[in-house]
Amino acid sequence: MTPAQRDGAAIRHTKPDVVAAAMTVLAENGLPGLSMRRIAEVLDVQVSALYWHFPNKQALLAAVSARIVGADARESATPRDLAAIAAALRERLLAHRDGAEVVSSSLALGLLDLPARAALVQAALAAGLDATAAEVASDTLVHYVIGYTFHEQQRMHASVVGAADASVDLAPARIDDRGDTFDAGLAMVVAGVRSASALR
Amino acid sequence: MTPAQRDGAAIRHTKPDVVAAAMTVLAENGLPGLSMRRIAEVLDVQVSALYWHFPNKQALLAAVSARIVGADARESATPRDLAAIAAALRERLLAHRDGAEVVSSSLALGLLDLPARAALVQAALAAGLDATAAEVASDTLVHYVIGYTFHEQQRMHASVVGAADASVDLAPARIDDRGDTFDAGLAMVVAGVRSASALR
DNA sequence: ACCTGAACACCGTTCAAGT
DNA sequence: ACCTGAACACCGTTCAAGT
Repeated sequence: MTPAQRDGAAIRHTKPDVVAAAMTVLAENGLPGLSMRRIAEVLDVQVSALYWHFPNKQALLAAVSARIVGADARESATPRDLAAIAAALRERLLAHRDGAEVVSSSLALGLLDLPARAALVQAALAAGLDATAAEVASDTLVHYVIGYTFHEQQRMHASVVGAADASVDLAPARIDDRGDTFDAGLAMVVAGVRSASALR
Repeated sequence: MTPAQRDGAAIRHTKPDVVAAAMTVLAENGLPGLSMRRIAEVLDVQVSALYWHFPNKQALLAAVSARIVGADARESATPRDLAAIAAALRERLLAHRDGAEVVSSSLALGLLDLPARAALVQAALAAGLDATAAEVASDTLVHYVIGYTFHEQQRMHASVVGAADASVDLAPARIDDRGDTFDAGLAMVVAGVRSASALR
């Protein structure tokens, strides 16, 4: 078999191929198991080959993050959409193992543009906030969603690993947690955002 | 020199010694540089010696986190304290390099009890929320503070490293950010929490 | 009770060289 | 344009053994 073929398929890869391989490894091993070596293994390639496609691991993670949060489908946003946009972001994060942590780090490093943030700004403006307040409101909502989901996903991981002491857990297990707690907290934040427009 | 002495000081260490050494390494090298080997180096000890004091790195990090968030000094909390408790938590996180990230991970793993959370619950109860709502409100506030501060500290790190693209940054730099943005967002969340008691 | 020394099984990144 | 092969400088954790 020549170096250009294998099983009838080309073995030269593209950037999207590398991202796809990374998402496979993430799904199977979680963020702690997402190593350059494992990604290379999935592609049947040497680790160093990955560095032709991406300058470093963080850049690859940023591309993975972009796939997780997706492209913005929303055309226009109204004040009523604030909670829905936030909830949709949470769904996207929950749809991928350790999604919140991956996205959180890319975001914090300034390597990721979050479509949901733009939509939230639009909704906040439509709610009557001024430009500055709308940005603050959006960041507040984004922080809430990512912080909550991060914590939620780490708990999943911890409960798989073993006995993390639930008694010191941030969100007590006695509230049955199918998103009720998330929604309740979100409602509080949204109410606060709305009150910022009422004050103006 | 005997193995029990050096420079006139004992070289056998205690748990608090290890935590102190870890905090030194954290201050000098940040979380990415906080390795067991570097901690051992500070104590002039083999890495394996650390595993007599702590079962693993996460447990050591939890002890570091507990030192960062401190003990609860507050006797009683009133509704007016909500913002102050949150702001005090942020100050503690900001006082240590990568403080928010360290605390965030310990918290998510259920290895850390957060005194500020208990104080927030008390303040929320005093504001008239029921028990469930008070816990949700506290978690919401904690998530906001940690999420915001995490992002803020990662930005510090990124700006030291080099040119993270500021144009895609979550909180735009055009708002001059000496805590104004934090306070504005916090005010929104607190307003939302208060509205939860008004509705009840 | 506290530590040494050595090993195991990993990491991210670089770089000359190949095709 | 895309990849190999080998190396460098690290990791966390374990474990028999020492004092």
